[in-house]
Amino acid sequence: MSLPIEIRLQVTAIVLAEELSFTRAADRLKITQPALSKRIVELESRVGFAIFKRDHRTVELTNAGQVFIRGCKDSSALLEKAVRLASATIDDSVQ
Amino acid sequence: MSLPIEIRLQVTAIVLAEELSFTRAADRLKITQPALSKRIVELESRVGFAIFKRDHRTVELTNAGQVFIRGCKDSSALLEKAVRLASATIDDSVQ
DNA sequence: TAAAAATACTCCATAGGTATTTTAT
DNA sequence: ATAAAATACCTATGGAGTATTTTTA
Repeated sequence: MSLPIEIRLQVTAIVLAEELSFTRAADRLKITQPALSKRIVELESRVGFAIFKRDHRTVELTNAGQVFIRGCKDSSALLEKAVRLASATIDDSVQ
Repeated sequence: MSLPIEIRLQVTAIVLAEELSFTRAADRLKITQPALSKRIVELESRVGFAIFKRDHRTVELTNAGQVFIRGCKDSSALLEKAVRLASATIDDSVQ
């Protein structure tokens, strides 16, 4: 149950991986660019490796970043599925 | 990418599901019992169903709760695995 | 010099703590 | 009366915003 990688940060990384631009990703996330920047710094420090490679002109995923992003998506899909299944569960003991 | 169920809340529910006592679970999580109580209320309101059934004497998982907890564990295990795999990834583009 | 990310700072929302109440046995 | 969870209220931390700086193309 080790390191907690908040959903907020996972979603941030997923969107940035799609946009490959801090400015556009921040727009989509409805936060400011500095806030997004800080989220990514925080996330990378949590996981302990670089997820994005940026050089003031371009943003791209590192190899580790690609593996991580895929994991985030899979993990989140699994949870969504469980919540849907749970919602549909007939529950004699509800409330 | 719908509803964000924070890891903090997932971990809380997992521990409470193991302890079946707010007092003991709060201890293990190193938070106070009222804080734990509020986390569970928040989590249940997020997912939209009761995860625990409590009656001042006992705490137990609802059926939906069991499905949900399993999903949390599976989802978290998947993410952990991805992080480990990503960490081990040889990355020419690191830093 | 322009375009994009990073940094500095300030502020506020919310997560958590303390104290208390409620509830059932 | 006791034991455990819920509620009320208050506080403080950290996440987000504005302004600015840095970087390189």
